[in-house]
Amino acid sequence: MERIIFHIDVNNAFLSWTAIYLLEHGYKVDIRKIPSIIGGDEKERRGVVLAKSPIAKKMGIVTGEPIFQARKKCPNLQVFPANREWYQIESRKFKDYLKQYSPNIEEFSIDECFVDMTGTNYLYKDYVALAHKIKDEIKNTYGFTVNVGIGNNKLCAKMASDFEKPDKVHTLLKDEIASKLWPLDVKELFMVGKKTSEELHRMNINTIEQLAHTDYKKLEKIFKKQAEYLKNASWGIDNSEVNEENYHKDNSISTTRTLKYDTDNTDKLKECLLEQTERVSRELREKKKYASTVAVIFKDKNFNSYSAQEKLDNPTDNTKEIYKKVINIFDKNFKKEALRLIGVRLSDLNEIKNEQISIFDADIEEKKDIEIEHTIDSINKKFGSEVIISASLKQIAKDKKKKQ
DNA sequence: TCTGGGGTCCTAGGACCC
DNA sequence: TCTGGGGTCCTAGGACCC
Repeated sequence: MERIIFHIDVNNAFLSWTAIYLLEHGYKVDIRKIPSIIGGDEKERRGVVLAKSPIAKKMGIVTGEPIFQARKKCPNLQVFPANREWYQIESRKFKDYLKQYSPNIEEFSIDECFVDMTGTNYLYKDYVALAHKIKDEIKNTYGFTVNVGIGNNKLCAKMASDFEKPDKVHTLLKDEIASKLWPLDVKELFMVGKKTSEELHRMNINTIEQLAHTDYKKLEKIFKKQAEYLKNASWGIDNSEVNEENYHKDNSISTTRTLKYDTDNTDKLKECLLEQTERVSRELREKKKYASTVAVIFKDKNFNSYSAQEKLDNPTDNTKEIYKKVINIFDKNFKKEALRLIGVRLSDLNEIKNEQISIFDADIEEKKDIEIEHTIDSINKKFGSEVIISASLKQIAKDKKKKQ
């Protein structure tokens, strides 16, 4: 049976959601109708564009560019901060609403969903009419607009929702590949970014149609395994399933921080790593997972990134064990040049702790640690505090310093 | 006041084993 | 004295997404 997949994408999600928030709190202007952006905090050196209004877009402002650059393009630009808690609330509303139309929904990001409508045709004979109904209901109920893309697979649905914005329904069905997909530049194809499109252009492959008709061997020579994706995608082929499990895979948990000032002060950096380790290991415990690999992420003042990772002897969710490893990796790999950013990543996450040393064999100290940690977790949960860090952890950083 | 943060997946190359 | 190969595990780095 031919599948029918919807891809639903909130238009300028962060900006729309902030506009709604502001209107609900007495702000007189709808920021969707003026040159505006949602941006990071420039004083904290996180000044990039996260979302833009249609007028800002017309002025050439793009997501991800520095705000100072955006201001040059548009001197009367209004900048608003992100409100992620609010975005989560809006996201939840929108996704819960969609559940009435199909049980099979895959969250793709905070503002995008795939919905598998296959087999619902006894209810909804006309999918385009249904898509319009969904789009309009969301607009009327929640006050923000969406694009709905309809395809016979996820790739085509996703490409279709991207066609013309905002507040539109588009189809990209099997018999429309040649007319709607092929004329586009290869860089429009999902998963074809800057590097790949540059390489394709060098090969004089400019449109998706040209890509579709390029000899596979020629593609494979340059793109290896990616060639298979490129070939299939150019013909609108994608056999992946809509699956709610796809979104929350939990393959890794990470956090990074751009520092207020570049610094090579190891005490300061280790202090930051301690907070970050606390955060990621708490998230790990919340998800009832155990990590086997720990990484430290560095970015120096010239924006050169590097990272180092190591396996743990046993999977753990214990902050102290993880922090010991973090410090160990840091000491071995820090290049002693001022850093702009530092971070911690946990990966190789397992459901079950491989208990080579059972809790009964663990020494008294270790048992105490685990008890303390659970207590701290429950206090933090109760009071929403993020600052309780056991003194024994701070000691790790100090001990290490003494040894040097 | 110049350039975020959180993810996934893939690849190349080294170490090690038989 | 011509320098095997397959397999596995691990790490660093990069491409891409929102």
